[in-house]
Amino acid sequence: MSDRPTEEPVARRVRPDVQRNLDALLTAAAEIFASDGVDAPVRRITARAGVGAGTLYRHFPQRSDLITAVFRHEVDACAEAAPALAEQHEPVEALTLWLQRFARFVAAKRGLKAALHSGDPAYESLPAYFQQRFLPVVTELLESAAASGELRAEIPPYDLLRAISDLVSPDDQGYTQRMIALLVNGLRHGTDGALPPATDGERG
Amino acid sequence: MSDRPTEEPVARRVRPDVQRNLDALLTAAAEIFASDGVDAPVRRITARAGVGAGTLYRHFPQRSDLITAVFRHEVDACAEAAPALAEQHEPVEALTLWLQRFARFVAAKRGLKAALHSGDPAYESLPAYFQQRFLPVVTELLESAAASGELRAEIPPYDLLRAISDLVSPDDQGYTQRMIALLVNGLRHGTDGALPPATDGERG
DNA sequence: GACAATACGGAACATCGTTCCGGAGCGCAA
DNA sequence: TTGCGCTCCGGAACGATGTTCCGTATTGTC
Repeated sequence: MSDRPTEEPVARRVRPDVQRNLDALLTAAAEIFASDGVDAPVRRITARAGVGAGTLYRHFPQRSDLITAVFRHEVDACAEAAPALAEQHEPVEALTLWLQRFARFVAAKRGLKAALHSGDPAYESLPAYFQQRFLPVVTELLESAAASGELRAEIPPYDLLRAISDLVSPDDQGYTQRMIALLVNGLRHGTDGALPPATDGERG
Repeated sequence: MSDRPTEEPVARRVRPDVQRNLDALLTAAAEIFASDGVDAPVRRITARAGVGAGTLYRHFPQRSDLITAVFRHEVDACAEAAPALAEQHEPVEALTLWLQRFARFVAAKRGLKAALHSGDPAYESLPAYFQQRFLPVVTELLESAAASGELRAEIPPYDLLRAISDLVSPDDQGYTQRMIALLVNGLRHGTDGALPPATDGERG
């Protein structure tokens, strides 16, 4: 790219005022997301951050950009929790525990589930982001469980990830846990040919 | 209430213009819902019906009122499909087939799934309506399957109903069917104590 | 210290749900 | 049939929201 002898990355050094606004926006958004959900009005975020709407849209053209930026660390933490679980538990148990972990994460972010499934262009890149981060994790867990012989049914990893976030509920009462257990149980025992194979076009 | 000797119901006879507007609204809403989803702008519906916004809101104060009115017949048909299935198939097969029927119904109504789970006050009465109509159906199907001994795990009927609508997806590719099969499979084989019991406060 | 590039704030616009009220349309009685 | 009173109607108006745009302020550099 560049042949300038600098130790900095390609990008120009960020102006301090830009950095300050960015931090203020991320902090404000995190607080507002926590209290009002990820679909909170833009004005509330900009007001708390003390910036104008233009500043927000320049840094985060789509709402999903702001959401991913705010949750990035927690998403990483969730993904990185898998190896430890795989080490300390039997494969199927590890899979179950991580799915519960993932479900708790989604459930804790008010409005995130709806955003993931809304189809709203403002949240367009959200599913892709979560897939990119979590798909390798589920795939690995599923393959381990299959290799151990504890899992007799096959499922596209994407389907499982999608199902878990589908089954997250705000007023839970154990509902999501029960459903995860039921799904894993279904996987454990095989589908005895009753399950139509995912023949073509897995999905993009 | 009234002691007038009329053979009519308590309510006054509807004026023909009122009936005409009502029909126009229902027809227009059905068309718009089909093409744009149940969350289509109010103005689009009133425009197509050739009425003002006030007319719509007088007849249907909440959006969910309009939705239930539009889908009423199809909801009834879906609920009433259960007995025939129960008669012609083994209990678990009947359960599976009806769940698929229900899933197809929800999937066919664009935006209905999101409306059911949105928590938006405009859709407030929607979940209750669906429960009232479908809960007896699932309960009956589940009890038959349990009585036949083919089902070894228990599940609150409400959970199952909720799960199916949760698992409906716009770009399906067989995903929902696979998940239904997996869930039923999990129910069929019992949960071997791995499933935490729904201890308290089932949910309203 | 001055200039150019960059970023900023918030007014402005479009869209949406919802309310409100002056006027039109209807049924009923004479 | 005609007139009256009541019901119902249409659409303007309001507030909230996402998004864009541009004159102004801030920053880095020479």
